[in-house]
Amino acid sequence: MNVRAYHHGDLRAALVSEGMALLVERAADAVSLREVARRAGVSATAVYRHFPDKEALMTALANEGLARLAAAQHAAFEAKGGGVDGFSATGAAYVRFALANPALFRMIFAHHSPGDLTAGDTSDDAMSFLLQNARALAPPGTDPRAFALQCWSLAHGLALLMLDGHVPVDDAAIDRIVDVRAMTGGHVQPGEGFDRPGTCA
Amino acid sequence: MNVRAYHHGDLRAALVSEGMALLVERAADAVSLREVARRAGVSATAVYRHFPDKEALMTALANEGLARLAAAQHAAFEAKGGGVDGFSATGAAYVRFALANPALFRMIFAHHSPGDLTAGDTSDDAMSFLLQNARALAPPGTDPRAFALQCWSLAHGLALLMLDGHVPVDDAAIDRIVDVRAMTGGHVQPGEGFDRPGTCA
DNA sequence: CTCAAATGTTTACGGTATAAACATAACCGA
DNA sequence: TCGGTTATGTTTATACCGTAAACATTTGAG
Repeated sequence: MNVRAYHHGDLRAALVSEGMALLVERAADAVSLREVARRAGVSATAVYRHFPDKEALMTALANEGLARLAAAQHAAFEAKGGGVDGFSATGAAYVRFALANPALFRMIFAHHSPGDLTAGDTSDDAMSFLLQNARALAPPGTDPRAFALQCWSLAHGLALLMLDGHVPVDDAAIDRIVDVRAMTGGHVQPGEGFDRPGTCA
Repeated sequence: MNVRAYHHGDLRAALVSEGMALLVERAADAVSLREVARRAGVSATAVYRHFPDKEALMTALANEGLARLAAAQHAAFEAKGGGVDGFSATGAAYVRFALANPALFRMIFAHHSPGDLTAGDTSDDAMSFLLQNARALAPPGTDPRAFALQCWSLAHGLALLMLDGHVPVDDAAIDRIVDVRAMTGGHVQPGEGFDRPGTCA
């Protein structure tokens, strides 16, 4: 499937690029097919040669956004050297990514992704990364899948509450609220740093 | 401001009613002003005699929805006789309301509400109810506002992840994930039931 | 009874998604 | 090199949408 070099060069990539740029300025529902096409210097209906409908273009944007989100989380994890602190950092990075890319973040989750928590950890996406961490850090006797879902829900909820203006955006609060220790009552798996009370207080 | 008895009778109420009905069938962005007007048996522009624009009608729908959500939470709280179990039930009711009214739930939070966690507990809305419970149930030494925000984020995040299809909808899982004890490490305020390990596992 | 205000309708405009027909440019086999 | 098939982009058209403006009607107040 050679996408290079036809009339435009690579219109598909250009449309995704312009779409991403528009999502920085506008909310997703204020981004129109026609405007994306206009920015790419192409007629409105040219988009339909690469995407069956608007939804498909939005899905492409969502996929690109998901990749960036995952990258931000991995970077945050590595910056802390992994472990409990690294895992907490992935949660904070999740929220900060949402605040830095509101329209894109909403777009990502408004479009159904393939993976869910029931799937195995074979997929190489953010889901398996989450489950992997949950398995390592869940308090003894706790179902790692339930723990993972709690962590995800906590970060996801905080991100959206701040994004929608229901909770004041406070950078320090992000780290405080999204703290794994706050969900384990101060317990962490042995070998993953020392045991201390959750910093949430 | 006498709204009764003119040409239509009470068009404003009828528009809200038809709008709510449409939100049961369609997503919010698929509900058009014109369709609401059509259902109310009125011309498209008649809506503008009661709402300055579409956004205003949507806000009215959101307010109605917020009242219903709060009612559902209070009912769940009372059904459990209050306390920790009652508070956990409000979280579960929050998620179940979202799943039962997807479009309405999204609408509620897509429109800015007046209150946030920094405000005092003087307002008589769901926010003060949450803070009140958080104050009573937060683990010793924990900031009740931070605890409240964690609880809210957890429920909100779970609701949206299930709503968006990223997490399988599992009724039993709702109670398991949204469990206050899971966030306190098994500690509850004295006098609020016996101390036992969180049921999340 | 009259008149102004409240309410609803008609008409109009620019925007949207997208289907259909058409035009062109690139590649591919002969 | 040539000719046609296919991929790509454009033009045109349709049916919606939100909403502004002008007009019509109904209502209640004086």
